[in-house]
Amino acid sequence: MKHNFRKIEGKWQQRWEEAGIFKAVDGSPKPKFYGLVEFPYPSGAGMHVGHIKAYSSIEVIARKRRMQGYNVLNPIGFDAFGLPTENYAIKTGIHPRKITDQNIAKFTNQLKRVGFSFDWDRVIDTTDEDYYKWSQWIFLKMFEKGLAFRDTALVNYCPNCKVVLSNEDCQGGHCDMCHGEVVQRSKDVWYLRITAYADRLLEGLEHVDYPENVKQQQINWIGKSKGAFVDFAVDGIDEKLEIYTTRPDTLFGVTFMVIAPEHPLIDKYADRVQNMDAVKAYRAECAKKSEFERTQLVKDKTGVKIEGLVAVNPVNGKKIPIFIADYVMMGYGTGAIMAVPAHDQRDYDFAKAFGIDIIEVIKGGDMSKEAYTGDGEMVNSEYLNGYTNKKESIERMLEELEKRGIGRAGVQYKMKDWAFNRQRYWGEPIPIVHCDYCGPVAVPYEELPLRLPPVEHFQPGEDGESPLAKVESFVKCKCPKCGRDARRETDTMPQWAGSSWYFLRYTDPHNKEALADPEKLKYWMPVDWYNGGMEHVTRHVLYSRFWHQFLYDIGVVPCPEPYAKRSIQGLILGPDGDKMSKSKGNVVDPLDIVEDYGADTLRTYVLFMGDYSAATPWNDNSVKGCKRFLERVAAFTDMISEDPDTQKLETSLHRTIKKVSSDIEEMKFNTAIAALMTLTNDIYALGKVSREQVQTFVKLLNPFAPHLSEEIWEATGGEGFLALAEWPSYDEAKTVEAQTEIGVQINGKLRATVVIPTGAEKEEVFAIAKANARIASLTEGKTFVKEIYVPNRVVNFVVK
RNA sequence: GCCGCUGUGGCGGAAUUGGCAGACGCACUUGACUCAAAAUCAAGCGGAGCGAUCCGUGCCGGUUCGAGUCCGGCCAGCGGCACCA
Repeated sequence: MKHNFRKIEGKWQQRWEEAGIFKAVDGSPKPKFYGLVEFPYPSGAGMHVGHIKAYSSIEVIARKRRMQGYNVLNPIGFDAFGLPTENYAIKTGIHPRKITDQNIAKFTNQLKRVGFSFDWDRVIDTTDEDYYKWSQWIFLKMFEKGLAFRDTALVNYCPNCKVVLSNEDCQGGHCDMCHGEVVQRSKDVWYLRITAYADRLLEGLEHVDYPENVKQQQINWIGKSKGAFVDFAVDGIDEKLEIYTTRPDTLFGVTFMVIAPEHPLIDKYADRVQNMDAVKAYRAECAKKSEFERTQLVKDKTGVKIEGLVAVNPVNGKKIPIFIADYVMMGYGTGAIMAVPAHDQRDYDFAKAFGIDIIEVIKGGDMSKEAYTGDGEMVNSEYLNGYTNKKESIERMLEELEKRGIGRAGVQYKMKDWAFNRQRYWGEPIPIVHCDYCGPVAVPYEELPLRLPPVEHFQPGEDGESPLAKVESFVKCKCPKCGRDARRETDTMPQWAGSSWYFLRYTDPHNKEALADPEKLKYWMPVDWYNGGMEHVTRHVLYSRFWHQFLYDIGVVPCPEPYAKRSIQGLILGPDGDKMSKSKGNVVDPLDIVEDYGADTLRTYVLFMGDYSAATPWNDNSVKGCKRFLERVAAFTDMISEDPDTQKLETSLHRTIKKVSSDIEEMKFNTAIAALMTLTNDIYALGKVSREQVQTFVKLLNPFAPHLSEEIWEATGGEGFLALAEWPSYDEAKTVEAQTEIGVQINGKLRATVVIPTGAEKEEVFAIAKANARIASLTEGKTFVKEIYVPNRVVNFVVK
């Protein structure tokens, strides 16, 4: 048979669809397998080869599971709200709804042409009102529980996109969408209280199968630290200045305090501050600095001493100055710190710049050079003197603070609450009404979905206002609580809202009464295996775990964690080894590969190209190599023979079954395909193969190259769809040859190879090895000090 | 600075987890087929040497009968976080 991919691929795709063989069955008595991939954002550019690689892993596992008798849910959908579509709408004047529909149609066609075994009856679109109704519903549930709240605070704002961003959306101080610089702005915004789930998010990681680096990255992002809150009195006024520290044991080394420029203390006691002009000037300067400038000047500490306010060290009564400085952030801890220049490099740098005392309380460093952050004996610290164990000295100090009522143990997180509103059109409307009398009021559940109104212009306002603010018919409404005139919230939800629960909707995508039927959730959840990208670890994966934990708490979902197992795919780089980008012109279009080489070749290549989790450059020649492999397989049909000689292939065949089966489970797709290639080479070396052997071969190949393998299955008289045939099993006894070639070493150096009966006794193996002419001559006249045998691998003679 | 990862032929990558380094593929060389080329099939392919042999997994050291794999110390690169108190 020739591999005529153009003729067979469309044919099989049509047959699979007509027979509906990839439909998941709710409540089937078979064991269930829920495999999930990150649903795409349907951009105008169409699919990227990266999508193909990302989806191919779960695709292969899902196809294998089906053949192993599982009831498989392998869904796909579209995460379609978002800025690129809206920006395109602004540019062209075409409505985002229309653009989205076109892009979804394009993606659907592309995905189908690759032959993915998705259940197309369960497709979801986050911009569909029947879907976002439930995104809004979840928001209202959070509002009800106090987890969605409004607050005025400093927020990240992208002047270019004219939008407020969450911390996760501007990591490194750059807007995730336009890569422009983000500024801090005081604004009234909606937050989701993800910090209330910080400990749960940490704890949950202990019960899921995620790669270690993924767990680590989430742990770091959450950034839990244990320490203490300590109250410092301010001399002459009835005010406590509370600080957070991880080293309360260094309290005797405090020589000054620093508060953030935005700290409320200053305004509250403005009348006492003698140098208000200087303080105000410094604040203005800080407000102007970008994130970039603030981090660039790490070494050059700046600040202003507040004249007129003096703090008192609660452990020794010493009076210490208070500064404002921008190295202290309002957003972490209490926005105020106790400064211990002897043992904190930032405090040290500041003390040096301002000529402040440095008091050593832990021995071991050189105070003339730098702060000492290591361990050592406590000194100058009264009751702590002599302690050498950090943990003990901290415990001792905490005891003292608590006894005197001036401090307490506490924890802090780097993670902040999730800034949840965007001043944009193409997102889920936030179902809240603002009433002058009642405050923010929930839209009644029966009024959901709160639909996006049609608008003429999608431009956000210059003042950072949502385009919806101009739609009077939308804005004007009655307060659901008191009935008076009120205004609707005009901001929409961020990109990440729809993806925070979509895996639940797949279990019951058309439900009108609930986000999903509890029985179906119980049957399918949790997701057994979720593959995606590293870039979502501290955004989507964290957010969706948070939503899921919340839904678990209110009894909507049956399990505390959404994903039992998470895996990560590595990037596909351009042929030049750089990240693919339009500007570099090194982008590979998957549809070009489908047209020139076929979907099976594309699928095989993206998994064969290298270690699945590593970044690997694209190579056109290697694509051809995969095509050549499939052509060689197609020709098996012309090599079929009843000759008993074909039994010589059995060992190789059983080894291949074993290797392919286990490699797929470990996501070692490259070596699984390599094993199929090795078997192919063995078949060519023999020049013939039995019909049964070919059929076993195509079963193993089916997850990777489903079209060709179905074609061969049919041509060799296979019954029904190969996609539903039984996954082959192997006979361990048949995976070993009667004889094995092993290495013989002398003093650890390979000197010969000998053939032994597989599994032979140690003594017999030594005898065979010593009988080898070369070994005999090299050991002649020497004494054997030690003889080592690793069964069926290697012999090592230590001789003198 | 902190956290995590990686380093193996001309290239992508293997190595049963401490046991014959370089599976498989690409590129390249040669042969068969062909008037010829392509395709295909077959053979070769880490480096040095005619050779027996010697050298080789980023570098230096260690443990071991035996190290790509384990330990200590460097170097280089990638990803993430970062004035987080």
